Amino acid sequence: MSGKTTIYDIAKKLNITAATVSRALNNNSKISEATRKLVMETAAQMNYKQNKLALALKSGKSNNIGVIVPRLDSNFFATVIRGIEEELYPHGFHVIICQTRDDKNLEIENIDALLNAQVDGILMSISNVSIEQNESFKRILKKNVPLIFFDRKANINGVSTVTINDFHGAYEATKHLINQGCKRIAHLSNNRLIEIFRDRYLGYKQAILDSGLEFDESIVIETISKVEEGRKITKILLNMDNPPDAIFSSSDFTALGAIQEIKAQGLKIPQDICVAGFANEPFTKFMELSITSVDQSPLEMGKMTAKVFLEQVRNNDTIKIEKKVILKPKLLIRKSSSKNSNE
Amino acid sequence: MSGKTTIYDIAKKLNITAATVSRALNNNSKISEATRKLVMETAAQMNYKQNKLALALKSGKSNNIGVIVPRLDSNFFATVIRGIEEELYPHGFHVIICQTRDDKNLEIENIDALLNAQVDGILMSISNVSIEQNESFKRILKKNVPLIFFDRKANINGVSTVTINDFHGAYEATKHLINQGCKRIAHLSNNRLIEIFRDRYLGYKQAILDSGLEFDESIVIETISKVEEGRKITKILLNMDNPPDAIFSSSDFTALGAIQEIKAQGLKIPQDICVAGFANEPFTKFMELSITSVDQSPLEMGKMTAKVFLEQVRNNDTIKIEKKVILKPKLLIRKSSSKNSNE
DNA sequence: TACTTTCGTGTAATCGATTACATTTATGAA
DNA sequence: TTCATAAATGTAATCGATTACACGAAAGTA
Repeated sequence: MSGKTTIYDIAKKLNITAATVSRALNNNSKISEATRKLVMETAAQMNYKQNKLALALKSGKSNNIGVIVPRLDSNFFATVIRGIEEELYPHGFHVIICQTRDDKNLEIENIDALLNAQVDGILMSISNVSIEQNESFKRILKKNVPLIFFDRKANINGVSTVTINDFHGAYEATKHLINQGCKRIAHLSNNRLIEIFRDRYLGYKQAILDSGLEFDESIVIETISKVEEGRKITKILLNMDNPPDAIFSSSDFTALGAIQEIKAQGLKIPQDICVAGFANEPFTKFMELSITSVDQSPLEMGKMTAKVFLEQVRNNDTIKIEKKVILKPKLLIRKSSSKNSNE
Repeated sequence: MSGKTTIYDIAKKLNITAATVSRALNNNSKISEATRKLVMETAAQMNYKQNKLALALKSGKSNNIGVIVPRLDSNFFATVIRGIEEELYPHGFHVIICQTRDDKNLEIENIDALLNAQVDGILMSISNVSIEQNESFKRILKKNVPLIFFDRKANINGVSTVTINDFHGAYEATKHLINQGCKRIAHLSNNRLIEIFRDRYLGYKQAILDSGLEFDESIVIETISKVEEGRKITKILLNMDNPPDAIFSSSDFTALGAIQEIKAQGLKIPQDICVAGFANEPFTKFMELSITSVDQSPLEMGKMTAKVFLEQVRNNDTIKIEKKVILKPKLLIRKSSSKNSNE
């Protein structure tokens, strides 16, 4: 009784069949205007609400889409998801969130769980790349469930992706440091098996080579995205015989750590050393010594990912679309690397 | 064919009925060990995956729970949701995310959509309080769907809540400013129809009264949580005949705006004016002039909210639980208000 | 008048699982 | 041997909606 009206209840009340009720509610094929109106009114009066589960089972469409990310409490992913949700909501889709916590097994588990829940699509940013993952991805595709990667992608045939041009972003940032007069630019990298970090590294390298500067692999250091790590590595760099005069970091957090260490050693930013990060985390703008960074347009990335998905479902059976959207990153020059200007 | 094995497929292959297959897969009542094993093996071999939708329709439990927040891209809400997801995941629940963007109608729409999707519970932080909302809440309860508020709650009979003691947090922060020697403390407030902001205001007020200082309503100003607003209001405060010597803000963002304006006017923090915020946004710690703030333990809040929900579903039909969990806020004293110490 | 359309509605299958009840078969007791 | 009991499986309803097909009545045509 408690708030559960079905089409059968309406049918019984009006002495007609559930089929007729269903047709009336859906403005479907041929139904007499009289009964249509009657059913509509009775439904409203009885506070009828369509049971989406029943619909989902029948139609095979749950109207849920799964989003898998390494973690939620990062400004970047949270904002991407916001974009996805805002774009998908008007189309009646709900977003189911899963976190992998960078755990390979959890990633596989999540994919299976989402498939069992009959999601209509999976949008994800991968955590790791491995053979087992590829199995999971294939399972998704075999079920004909649209799969779209954003930001951290794997290269799989037939899968659409939405990314930013990490190479370009890193190239621009490094070029900017060179334009400031920096000659020996260190790079704080991250796991380069992940494409975004490899691309940032390559962009950095290319900018240095294009400018005729010496490329020195010994001042490229792979680490993880933590403030403390940035400090630790920077300490090592500053103690070198030939220390760098700039640091380009693939993460804002390590960039912040670098800044802390540089200051702790009594050096001046940007006069002695310039620093640039990547991701445009909110704090980079808020710092008194604001940090130069590369914006990844997370909101736009989320919306675009959702749009690519919508396009895919719209043509699901007829056309096979593989779309590679590459957003343009935006270099935000701030105090941490502005030797000349005032801002 | 594409990856869709049902229990009927298994049954046909083994020349038994779907009922037997179901029983075997569920280790249910009496089933011969032989068939159980046979079914299990065949299921694995045919790559059978249970269709959760069918199960959900039959059982009335979707194993999805809805989470409604004003927005996702705030560190606080993102972290709460992370906590909820991590706690619920091991129990087989999935989290469906909805944003209200502080829009009253969207909030109602979201509730209805979640109910139609047959979620097993709704965890939410309200955006506004109004009569229509109350109607929605009643609909949830009438359907016997567990409803739990976190952080921003409404006072509704029979609904469990998880909040922090905002009064206490504000009281402590204000007390701390007084202990630093501040005599005239302004308060940047926010919409006090929302309980958390009212409580912060009341805690602030009580601390001042308890200390025998003069309480002056004219330096309590209601605004919204934006950096620019904080700047604007602070400008007004500093131009008063009798400007404040401290600012306690109910938001870290307005606190940051205050700091920017104070510095712009050539005043020193904390020597001339002390500042404290609320929420412990990541940037408050990262600033060179780190900002004193009140931590709300968002991760714990999320986990606790999930736990209260789990407890509720576990006893759903037998007991009616109304639980009010109040977490203790933690004052983090940083440079923006430390006249004496070094940290 | 007789026959074909058209319109509106009813019948029943379907989506994939669970489960109360019925039925068959095996087992043990007397 | 015979019957009661237990064990294993089958039958069919159910969750709530959609929809192909069937059917009767009304309307149109010759």
